[in-house]
Amino acid sequence: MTLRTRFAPSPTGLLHIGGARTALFNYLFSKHHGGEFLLRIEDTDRARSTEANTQAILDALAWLGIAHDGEAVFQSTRVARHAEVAHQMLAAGAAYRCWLTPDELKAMREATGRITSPWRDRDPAEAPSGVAPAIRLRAPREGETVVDDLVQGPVRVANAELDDMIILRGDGTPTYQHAVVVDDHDMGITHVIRGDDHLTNAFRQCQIYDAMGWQRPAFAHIPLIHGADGAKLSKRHGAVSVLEFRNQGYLPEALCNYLLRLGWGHGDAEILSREQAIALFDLDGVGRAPSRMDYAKLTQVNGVWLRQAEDSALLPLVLDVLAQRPGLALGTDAMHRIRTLLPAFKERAKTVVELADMAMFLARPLPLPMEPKAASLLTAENRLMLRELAPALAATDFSLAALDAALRAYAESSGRKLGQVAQPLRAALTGSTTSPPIDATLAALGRHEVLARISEVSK
RNA sequence: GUCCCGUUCGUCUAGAGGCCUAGGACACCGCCCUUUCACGGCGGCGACAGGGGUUCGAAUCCCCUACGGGAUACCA
Repeated sequence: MTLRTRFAPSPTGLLHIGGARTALFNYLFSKHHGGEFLLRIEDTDRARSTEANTQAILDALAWLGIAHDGEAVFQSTRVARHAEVAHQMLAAGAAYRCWLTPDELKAMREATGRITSPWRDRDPAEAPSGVAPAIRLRAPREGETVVDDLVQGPVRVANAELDDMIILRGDGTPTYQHAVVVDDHDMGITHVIRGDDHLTNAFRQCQIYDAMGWQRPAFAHIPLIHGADGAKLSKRHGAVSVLEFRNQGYLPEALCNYLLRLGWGHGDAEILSREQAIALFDLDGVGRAPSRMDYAKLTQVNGVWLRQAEDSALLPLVLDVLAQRPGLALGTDAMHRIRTLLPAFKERAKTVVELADMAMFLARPLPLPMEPKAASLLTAENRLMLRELAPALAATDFSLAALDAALRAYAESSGRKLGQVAQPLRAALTGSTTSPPIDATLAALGRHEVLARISEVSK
């Protein structure tokens, strides 16, 4: 039998990093074992599900490189099947009709504190008129239900703790628990890997599998991701949506790498490619405690991936970011300069956005905006120095070696340290006190632009 | 309330009774490299939630407490 996992998001919101990690674990687990990874959109909550969210989730998964096998299943197309199974259970005596209205149930709940199936012995024959009955599972009352969880170990609960859950509502629509079981069964899911907020749901779902005589899948409930403050992840924790991370300049490889290491350990390397992840990932490395989101670590991992990235892959990302910034001249000259300096920026930046920040000076029309620290370097004396230096630079062929030699020669002849020459020059050229090495910066800008920038500040 | 799950440096983790003087990574702090910034190198800071057992020996096994999370819906 083919090992098969699934990711089952409900399109009531965007894909957040918790969901992304669940998807990733399902994906890696199935690929590690040579199985399949399926996608099911749980869109039965018609009021809150939107097509835009569905598309956003699909986009986010595609961006992360988590590809599902086969066509995505939309749960809303399967309600007839859910009802069919419920009626099979009814016919087999594994379920029964319940005519209590939601209001009556609420009153009972308030009266008793909890409901332990008091309606068990009610017979459908005494059906009150005007009430559409719900269908409830005839759950076992004695013994216990045990879930052999691949992460949590065996988890057991006394059946007396569980009531007869509703599987089909009065209006004929399935409840979540029921729809999930029917779909997972029909899709041939062998391993259900999901957030541990579903752990207690597993008890109930197992009861449905058992009632239908279906084989239960293996379960693996993974701990949730919490915000940096330890509280459950929510909007107020800043970036939580996957697409938001993309906008903030994170690479999908890095986000996946970080998410993989969050809650999973193997005692070795931190930086893992997709191939390595597939080769190494298994459920025994998944921890049982919730983990906190650490943006600093994510950023560091992203920096590593950025350095490893191909220039050709990075360039369009950087240009996309720059294209959204006003006041830049993104002509062929600027693009050429950016491409030239990209390897140097890559070394320094942690995100694509940072990289774009660094590259911005290459596309700026004169006069350059000056950072305060840079401006303070452009003293009268230093401006004089730059005017003196310009001809020496202009005399070179603007190769790295020649520029370096010219700078060193000038520093020596003028009795300055290299830094005393390079920093004011950097300020004049970039408007900043930090940039790639000065010779590379000079070469990237080119003779004409270098002279223009020097004369601009030494006017 | 009841049930279920969890708890190793600030964070992610290694650790399956002696290899633990508890290892690594990120962050932080020094130093080195250096024309700036980064990268890199070296070093530092820093944890077994608490209490009882079991054992010659416990981060590892058991119990209790505390704290955190989840579930108790005709929500998903």
